[in-house]
Amino acid sequence: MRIGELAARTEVSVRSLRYYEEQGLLASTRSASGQRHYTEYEVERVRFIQRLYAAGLSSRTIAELLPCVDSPSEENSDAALERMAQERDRLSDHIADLIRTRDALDDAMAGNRRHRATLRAAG
Amino acid sequence: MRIGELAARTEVSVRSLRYYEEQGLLASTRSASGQRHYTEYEVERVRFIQRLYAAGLSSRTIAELLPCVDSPSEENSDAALERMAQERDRLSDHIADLIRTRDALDDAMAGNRRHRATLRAAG
DNA sequence: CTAGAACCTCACATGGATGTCAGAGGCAAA
DNA sequence: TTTGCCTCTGACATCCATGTGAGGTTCTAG
Repeated sequence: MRIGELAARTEVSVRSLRYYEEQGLLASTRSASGQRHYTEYEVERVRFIQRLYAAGLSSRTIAELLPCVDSPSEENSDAALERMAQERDRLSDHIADLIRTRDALDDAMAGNRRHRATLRAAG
Repeated sequence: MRIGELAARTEVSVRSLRYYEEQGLLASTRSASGQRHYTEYEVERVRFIQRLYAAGLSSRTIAELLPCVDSPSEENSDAALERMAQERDRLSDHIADLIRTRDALDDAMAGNRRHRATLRAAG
């Protein structure tokens, strides 16, 4: 498929897909005229890249991790694996933090609801 | 306390503290000479602001929500409360997404470890 | 009183992912 | 073959939290 279709199917802009390629995150084969072509495989790959971006990883970091994810068959250096473990832990900490933040929002909302109930009862 | 101490205690730069004030997120009293002064209360407030930033909220959104959090006593409009509920849900979705991403990283790491074990056994 | 640290405002810089535009070429349907 | 949409590269624009530096004032310790 061409880039427009991949963009439509992943809901990622054409601009971003080209950027991913530039950053070494996404590969494409080129037709004789230079147009990019992709397979089904790239649909999932783009979605995964998006997940990693959403997890706060930079292009640079993603580029370091993707080879590991792609092929456990390669000589993925200890360093790369350690890097992955490190990002994994960072992410886990971040999740815990977000859960606390969500709890704080829940508390605030509960406080407001209680107050409203009080107002209604009094008013 | 003055801005430097607040910065040290919250591990947020002086620059950012001034920015928060500019965005209406943080209040300060000014001494006669114009220096900002803060109380213990602001320490927690800054930490909370940081949590919200980390949760992906923009200054604008935080500014909309903070009054609600501050005082359930005010006439926090239905709109503001709805906004908070909406951000809360967005955050919750985001957390679920991050957990899936963490799982994916765990899978990748497990795959690598298995592969290594195989290599060791064979080599 | 003085030196040095901390503070003030203003303003420009930065980084990273993405938007947008221009100019040119590719491809498919009428 | 023409019309219209898709794609290409390249470059500049944008957003937003934060960094940074200049030029000046304030505070505090010696």
